[in-house]
Amino acid sequence: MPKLVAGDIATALRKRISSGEWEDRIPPERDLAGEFGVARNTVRRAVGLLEEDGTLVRQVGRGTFVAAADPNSMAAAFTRMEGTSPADMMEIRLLLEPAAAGFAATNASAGELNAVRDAYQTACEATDMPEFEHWDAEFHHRIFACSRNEFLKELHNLMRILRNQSPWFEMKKRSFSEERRQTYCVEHEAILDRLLRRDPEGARAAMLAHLQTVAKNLLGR
Amino acid sequence: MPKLVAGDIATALRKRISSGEWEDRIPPERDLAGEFGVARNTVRRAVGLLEEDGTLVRQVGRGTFVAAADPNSMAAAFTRMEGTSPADMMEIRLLLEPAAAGFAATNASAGELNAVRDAYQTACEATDMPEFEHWDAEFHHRIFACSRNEFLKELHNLMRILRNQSPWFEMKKRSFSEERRQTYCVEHEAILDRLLRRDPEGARAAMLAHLQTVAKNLLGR
DNA sequence: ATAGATTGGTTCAATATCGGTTCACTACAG
DNA sequence: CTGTAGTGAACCGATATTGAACCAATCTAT
Repeated sequence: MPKLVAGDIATALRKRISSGEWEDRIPPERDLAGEFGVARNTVRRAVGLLEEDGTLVRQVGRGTFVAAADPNSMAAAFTRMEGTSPADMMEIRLLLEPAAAGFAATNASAGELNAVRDAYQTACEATDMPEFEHWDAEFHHRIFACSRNEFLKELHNLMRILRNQSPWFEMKKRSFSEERRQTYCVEHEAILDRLLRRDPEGARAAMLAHLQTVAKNLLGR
Repeated sequence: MPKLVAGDIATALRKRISSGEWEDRIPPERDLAGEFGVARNTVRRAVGLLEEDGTLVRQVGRGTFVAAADPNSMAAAFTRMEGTSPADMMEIRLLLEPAAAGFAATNASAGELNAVRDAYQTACEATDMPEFEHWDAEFHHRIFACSRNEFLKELHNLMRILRNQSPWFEMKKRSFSEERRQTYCVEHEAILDRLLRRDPEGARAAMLAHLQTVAKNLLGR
């Protein structure tokens, strides 16, 4: 009785998957066959269709899983992020950091702005590259800290962790020079100035300009 | 019997760890095995998972310990992100998603745009709320997928994972109605239209408008 | 200092469940 | 009659859990 059963079962499954009936693992094919009152081969066809369009993933000996399911594995997301390219991350920094500077200009407390200024000064006075690097990063991080958006702050933290991993290290070394350090100090000062004036639009623009310099130095364009 | 018990135990442990039940040392594997009514090997698998993502550290002859609260660790960053407020996340979505839409308008392949359109149509034709939710999320995700920025895509993934956690679930339920669903469809159509016209600025604006609607519904302003 | 207890590390065989494959058989549509 | 789709069954290989044994590192009490 060719009733196109496989297709019907596929759509039935699709519905029950998107309804969240199965968090990540769907029942074994043999069970589904019983439930739908159909041969296992037929269920296999249906599951095969959903596998082709990426809805399901099958694993021999384990079971069949809904593809989008990341029930627990934020860890997996992190692993994927480790492969982030400098260009991709720079693109995101260009989005987030100017916004953070804007938020900071309106939301920061006086004490927080002092902390930003301290980081700026310490970076300017730094004598070796690692020290400058540290206070440079700290300057940026403290701006995120006064954006008053915890999630934004954590995103910056995330990017910082990723950038502290191996492939980036070499790149930072190559792109560093005394001349650039001075440029960064001047640009940082401009950002700090706008923050202290509580000028969100100016802070945003100054941060954007600074990041464009960084991008040019880092990516060599 | 592939019951995939190890994963469940891992999440149970993760919960009890973040609840502060164990200050630094967790019970011996043999005890945990008894407590969970499971073989020690299975507990070892679970603990192994938590060790991989940096949550636990094992030491022969001493015991298993929760990793020192290193604020610069990925695991710690994720834990902090779990407390993200809807308002904070919405602020970031308003930054990232319009940008993603803009990138998508210029970078997407024809096939990718078809996938976006499919998600849009399926969402419109959805008959129940869970199905709509699923394809709505899929629509947004597929736009990120054609932004051609892997990091951006993963950030969206991250936000999706966070939003699938308990406090958000209730909120989504409350904010859903047939009228809003129709509004979303219209707005999605506008976004899709700009993408198909390869109009980055238009796509960005359409996405921004859509997210402002979502924000209003979600945060009730 | 030594002995014994505790703890994680490793290995193994047995068992059960799962998807992957094949095949002979049946039913229907063109 | 032929091609297509579903049936039912058997068997394969992969994976998970069990239960147990033994090792090696560490700690504790003597």
